Amino acid sequence: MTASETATRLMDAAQLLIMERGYNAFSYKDLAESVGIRTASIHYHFPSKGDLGLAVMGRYLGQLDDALARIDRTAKSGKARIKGLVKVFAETESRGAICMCGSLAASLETLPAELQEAVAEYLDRCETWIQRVIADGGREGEFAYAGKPAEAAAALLSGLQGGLLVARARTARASVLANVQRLFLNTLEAA
Amino acid sequence: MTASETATRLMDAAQLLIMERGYNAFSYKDLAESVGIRTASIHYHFPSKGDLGLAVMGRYLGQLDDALARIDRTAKSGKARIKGLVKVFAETESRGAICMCGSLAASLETLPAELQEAVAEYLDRCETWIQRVIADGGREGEFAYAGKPAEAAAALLSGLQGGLLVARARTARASVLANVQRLFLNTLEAA
DNA sequence: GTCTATAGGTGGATAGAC
DNA sequence: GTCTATCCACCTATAGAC
Repeated sequence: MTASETATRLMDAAQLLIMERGYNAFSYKDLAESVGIRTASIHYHFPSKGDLGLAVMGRYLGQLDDALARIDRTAKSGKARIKGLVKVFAETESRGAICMCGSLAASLETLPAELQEAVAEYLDRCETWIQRVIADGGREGEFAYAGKPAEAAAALLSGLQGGLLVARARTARASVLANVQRLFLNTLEAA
Repeated sequence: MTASETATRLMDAAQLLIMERGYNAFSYKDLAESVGIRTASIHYHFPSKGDLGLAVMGRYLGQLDDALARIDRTAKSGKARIKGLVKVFAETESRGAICMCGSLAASLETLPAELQEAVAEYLDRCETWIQRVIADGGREGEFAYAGKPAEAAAALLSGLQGGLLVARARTARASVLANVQRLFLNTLEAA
């Protein structure tokens, strides 16, 4: 069930709008103007806004899996893997956007139940991956961190999500994620 | 210019709704039902939704100043001060809400310019305070942290904002901010 | 697959009586 | 200060022609 050309362009536009404005601040009218069709035509591809949101999140989840798998393949150390993950988020930071998942999480209570679950799934998958990288790095002696990998993973995930939020809103223009990364690796490596 | 009883209740309701659902997901109708008046009456107190948002953020900013001043008075070490700040956010976490500022930051581009500036002001004020605490702690030998206080401050602020976001959305129910705090203090104290 | 037309609801906001 | 009544723009969604 590969998505059609139009469906893909609709998902692209929706994802961008969610990352820039939020789920409750974009409409079928916005999508229609962006893609160049009428609002009624969108319902052919995605019957309801919830369906569209779910499809976009599903794709976003797949993109995360791909990115993490690629990092696992190419990065040879725990440190390099953490840096690889930060880089994924830093790309979003440089575009002045926030993680789609963070955006949705901010309006969590207004979302359809299935979409809420997809948001939780994304965060869990992300956190679990970080946890594994830290645990592996600890076993192999790369990291000196003495605490529980699960705790550090939750803290890094928070730093990444919040970092995007803060970077866009505050007046200082330097990268926030660079600081998050520095502090985090500092912690893992210190005795 | 003390706010009237009704104006205060309207701001209370608006703040709660923003922290739970987001700026674009609450309406004058919601407020009217919560406070027990008609939607038209709200416009007497706050001509536009932007005016209301600005008033609520102004109050929120004052609450931050009060909280930070209180921590400065009562907490006697840098570590205690950081813990005091985390506690302020942890209160929000325990209510299953997120920082109003983080909520607004997620929909930043949809807000009136003045409201965007207020959000930035809140984050800046918060970050500056953390920075000062770290710098003081470094001078007095309490913290061994060798990096720039500004960088660490940005990272902690990110962790706090993101921690609230993550705590509400992910499946695991333990406190996320507790992990953020542990990792951060760990970093400051390690050599 | 996309269109026109339209329904039915909700959004923030205003005028004017009380 | 709060009300009723109303405006108009916008929202998601559907029906049915092409």
